[in-house]
Amino acid sequence: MTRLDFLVRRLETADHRVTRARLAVLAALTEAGSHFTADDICHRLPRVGRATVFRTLKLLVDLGVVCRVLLEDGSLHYRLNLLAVGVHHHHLVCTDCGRIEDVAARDITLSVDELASKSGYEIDGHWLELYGRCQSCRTDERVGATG
Amino acid sequence: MTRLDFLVRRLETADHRVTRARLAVLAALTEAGSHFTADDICHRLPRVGRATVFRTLKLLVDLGVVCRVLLEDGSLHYRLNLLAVGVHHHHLVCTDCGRIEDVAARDITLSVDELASKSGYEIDGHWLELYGRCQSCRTDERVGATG
DNA sequence: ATTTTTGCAAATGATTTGCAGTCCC
DNA sequence: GGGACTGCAAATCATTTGCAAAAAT
Repeated sequence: MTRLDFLVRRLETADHRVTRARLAVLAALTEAGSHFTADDICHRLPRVGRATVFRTLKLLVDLGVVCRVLLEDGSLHYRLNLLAVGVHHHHLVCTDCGRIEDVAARDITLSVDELASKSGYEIDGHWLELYGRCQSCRTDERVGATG
Repeated sequence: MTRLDFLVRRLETADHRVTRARLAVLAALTEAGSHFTADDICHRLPRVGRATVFRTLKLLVDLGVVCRVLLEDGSLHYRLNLLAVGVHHHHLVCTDCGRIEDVAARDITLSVDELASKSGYEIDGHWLELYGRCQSCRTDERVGATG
């Protein structure tokens, strides 16, 4: 099953229509790389209305197959999430090359739980984005160092 | 030294002018409660230009005496940060009463470090907001429960 | 046939910018 | 006095909405 098939099925099982415009958006998402903005998709699909792109993205986020990624500059990107649909996780964003990796939420859960018990809060949500430089960017710098 | 004095000094030591408009904004910030939007400040200061409020807030964020807080609904709020100027920290946001508390970044650093070593990333930043219900809201619910 | 979806264009809301005039140091 | 700062109004940017037409079941 291709990634496109997967997305189509997700729409179908949730009783949404798989229209021409939506299909175009879905296809664009699978071809757009690791992450993209709504605007990226609009540019790839000049014949699909802007509002439709936003509406479809929101639909897919609600269905758990697309997630939002907040970049360090505050801009909002999107990312396909087909492996762990709807599963809560975070992102490792390389500030150098832009690569993004998923991180299971469980990995930070322990300390969040600690915080909760200390503070008396009942934590039921959080937004975490991590920014840094990925292994290969760090290696590249070492190899290509000029000073 | 009052909080207002503190803010004024911070501007002065950073070689920024303490103008009438800025002073008004600073005073409004100290009177605005635990957190506020740019719009809140504009409403409090109808005689100060909107742009000036935004410019001043940005200036104060850069100086580390004001920090941004992203609420769960995506709206951006601001918060005075006079105790630990420029020190990296996070926020515990009560989704019930809106109370906000600061959390030292150190408290989640351990697991972030772990992530870094696993992933090969060199983490140099992150954005974390925690949402939940504070102790007193939880207590209130228990006490005032009707069903 | 009926309901959902679309595309357009206008509306929104938050923030930014250009610029002539004003205000600090 | 001269650069820093302000206020206004217009511009921008991302996203949303109203609505009549189009398309899907």
